[in-house]
Amino acid sequence: MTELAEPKRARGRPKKTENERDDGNRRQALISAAAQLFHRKGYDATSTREIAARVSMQPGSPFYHFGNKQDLLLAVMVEGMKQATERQRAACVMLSTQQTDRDRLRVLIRNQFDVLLGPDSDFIPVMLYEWRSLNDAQRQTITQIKDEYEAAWTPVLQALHDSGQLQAPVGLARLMIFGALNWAVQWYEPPSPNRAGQKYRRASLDELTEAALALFLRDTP
Amino acid sequence: MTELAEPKRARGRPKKTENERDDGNRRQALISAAAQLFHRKGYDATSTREIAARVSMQPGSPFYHFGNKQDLLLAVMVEGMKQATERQRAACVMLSTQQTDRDRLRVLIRNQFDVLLGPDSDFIPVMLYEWRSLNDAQRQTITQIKDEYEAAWTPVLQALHDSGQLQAPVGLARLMIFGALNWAVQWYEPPSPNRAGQKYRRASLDELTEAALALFLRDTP
DNA sequence: ACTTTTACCAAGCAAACGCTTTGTATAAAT
DNA sequence: ATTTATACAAAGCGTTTGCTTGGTAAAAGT
Repeated sequence: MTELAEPKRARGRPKKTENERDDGNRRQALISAAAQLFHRKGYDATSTREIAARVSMQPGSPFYHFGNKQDLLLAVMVEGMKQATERQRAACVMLSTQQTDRDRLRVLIRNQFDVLLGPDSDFIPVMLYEWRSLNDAQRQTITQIKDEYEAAWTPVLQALHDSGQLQAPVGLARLMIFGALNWAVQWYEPPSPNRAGQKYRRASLDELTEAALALFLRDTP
Repeated sequence: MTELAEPKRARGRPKKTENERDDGNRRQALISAAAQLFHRKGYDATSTREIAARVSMQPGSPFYHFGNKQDLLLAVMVEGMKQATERQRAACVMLSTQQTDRDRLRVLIRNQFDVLLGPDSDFIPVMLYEWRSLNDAQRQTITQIKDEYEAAWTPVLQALHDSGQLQAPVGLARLMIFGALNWAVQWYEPPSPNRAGQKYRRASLDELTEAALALFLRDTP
């Protein structure tokens, strides 16, 4: 037992791989910890000290990785949108070669529920409910990414509108559908594994998806 | 010009009307100012000093009327739910003696949009988006009031479900419909009076209501 | 006339906050 | 071997925060 300290992580100067900045995993750890705490307690109620403690840092250390607290919030949101967009793009590959418009919408909704409510999904809820704390420039940044994400929905909704399955105006329909889905963050609790003595069984994400489709769409004639 | 101070408002000891506590209008002024600031900046980002300044008080004075900042937040929410419930009860009088189930839902949705987006409506948005800052006892208080408010929706949705106009399960449908409506506080901007050179005309609350009905309901057969 | 209650003002305290500064151990690059 | 960039620790600065305390003017009750 001559080791009196645990083996510290990679220090020093990494290879500066790729272009420009680093992507050290300590920075990523800060983003993840911040996402969890911002989600549970809110941005203002979370201190940078608490975030630092979660990754075993001293109170001042996060400011080496991020200029200020707002920049850390922005990083959480950008990270979340990166994941969401990547998943949606993967889903859209199947989406183009496949089936009916109703099925296409199902894929989009299911992906949205995954991003909102699935495991390790604190990023998007933070983006939805904490973007008041960004400054104007930061808000513009994520608005751009968000518009790109939401753009994938419009052609699907337009097609459903043209075929009479979606009756409301496409623009308002998209806003209200996103509202219905995003609101789930406020009330959804995942179904627990033990199936004994629960008064009401909790819905799975698949069941939520089918309920949403039944709510928004008419049957194809 | 012998008056060197403006005539102060009613001071002294009012009649202690009704039972228990006072209802002085300075207290009400604090609640309104708090509602506006909590809505615009969020609970944590609003200081009690700023609220006091809005009603021309000194920093310590609000704590005569409210034990602490949380109690003031609760008062904002209770006030909002009082208004919303009162309006809904008035609407439900017409609702019972009248027309189709679709019309009943229209009344409920229109009232919800009024409460969410109408003039002087900062109270309910605060309740929807800031209730994380309440403690457990306070949360139970407003949960009770909110359940009572939402209970009026269930029989209407059940009737629509039975007649086939609403296809999704009633419980999930109610949650998603509330989501679609409540989300409007995030994006809705009222139509401006000047009708010149706007690329897209903004929707009125009536148009929002019709869009919601078209989105959720099938045509009556 | 006096007492009580209401509704504040003025001043300030202790804690917590975001952030800065300085120093240092480590390891890749030269 | 020396330099240089990284990834922190340690300490603390200045400000803001929710809240308390003590006093007081004025109306209402007796």
